[in-house]
Amino acid sequence: MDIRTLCLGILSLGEATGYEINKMVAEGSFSFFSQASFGSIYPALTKLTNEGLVTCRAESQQKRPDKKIYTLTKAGRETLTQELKRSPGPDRNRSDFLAALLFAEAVSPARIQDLIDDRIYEHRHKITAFESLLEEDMSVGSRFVVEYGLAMQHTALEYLKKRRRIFDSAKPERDDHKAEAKLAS
Amino acid sequence: MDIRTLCLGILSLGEATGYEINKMVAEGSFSFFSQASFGSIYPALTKLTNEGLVTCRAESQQKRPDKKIYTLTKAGRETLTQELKRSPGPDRNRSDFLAALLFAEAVSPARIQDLIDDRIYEHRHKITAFESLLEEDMSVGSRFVVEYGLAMQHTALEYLKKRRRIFDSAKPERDDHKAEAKLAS
DNA sequence: AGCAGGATATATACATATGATATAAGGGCG
DNA sequence: CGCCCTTATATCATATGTATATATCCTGCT
Repeated sequence: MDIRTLCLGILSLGEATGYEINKMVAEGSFSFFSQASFGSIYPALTKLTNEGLVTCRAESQQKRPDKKIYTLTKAGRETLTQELKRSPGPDRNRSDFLAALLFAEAVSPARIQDLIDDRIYEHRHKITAFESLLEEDMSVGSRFVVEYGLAMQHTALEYLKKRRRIFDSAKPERDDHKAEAKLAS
Repeated sequence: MDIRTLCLGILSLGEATGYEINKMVAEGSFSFFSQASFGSIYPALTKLTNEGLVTCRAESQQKRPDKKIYTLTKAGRETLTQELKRSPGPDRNRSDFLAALLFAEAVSPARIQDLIDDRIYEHRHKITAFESLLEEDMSVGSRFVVEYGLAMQHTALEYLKKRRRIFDSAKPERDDHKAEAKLAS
């Protein structure tokens, strides 16, 4: 799914500005399975406007750039429906963390364990964020997606907690009591 | 991590051709956490060669394009080490499937359930592939990564199996006994 | 026997996406 | 009072993905 379709989809849930779309994708419930930034969202919205798939209504604000509120048109909704009829492409996951572990034969176990511990911290953080998202009202679809993301985060967290000492065999008596205390859930 | 660094990393595990690198990324144990294609790999290798981070040795074959076997240089290994010292960027997951579920208020529950069932099938397939990878000899890092991927696949599979009827509330008596029989693990 | 499709192998053009930067003003905090 | 974060838009250079081109061999199907 390209960014244009992503924008159509988000606008199908209600009108929004480019700024708001960016926030949804960067932080909201969309953040688990998509990513995009200003550099792709703004050009996409401009293009969609030119093609008549969305309309743009400017709302002037004092001393700020005008808010440009985008609304899906009927043609846009049809395009989105067509797009959703095609079977979705495969998931694509990119993880510099996992890549680093694979290439890191030369890296010290201590450094690897730090990386893993950072990761554990981040997963905890994300789980908290996702759980607070769930408290809001949401559609069946949104709830399904957020709980899916939550399940994945939990699995990653548990895996890392269980296996964090795995690279340590060369130096079994490492001093990381502090780290372990911090990690005790 | 950009494609250049990814190539350096793969070459740090042993020399390879562009074609082989592509296969590793598209199908091998790298496929879980990275993706790249000819269009990015070949230019990256050319650039790395010009910069002296890899060397290229051509091996002529009868009636086929020469094999270009790339080897990491000392400078390349140092660049990789430097790169791995930086803390890895956040994971990025993109899923057209989950996006479709979010935008699919208008799509029929039957269609959604088909999508989910396809997904279940694919996860099963991937789990089998990952499990056969594990039978081979591999480094601690590789095993860690593949088992991580396996855990994630299992979670996704179980989640989808458990919740596949969730969109069905509007039409509780759907005839999908066949599908359910097929899904019985 | 013949032929289609997939594997081997490299390469590039074009469209799209990312990341950094620019502009401009308000509010919170030490 | 200055510093950084938030609101709000936008563009540019570079990186990446998609599709295509070229050429040959092998496997399976009819």
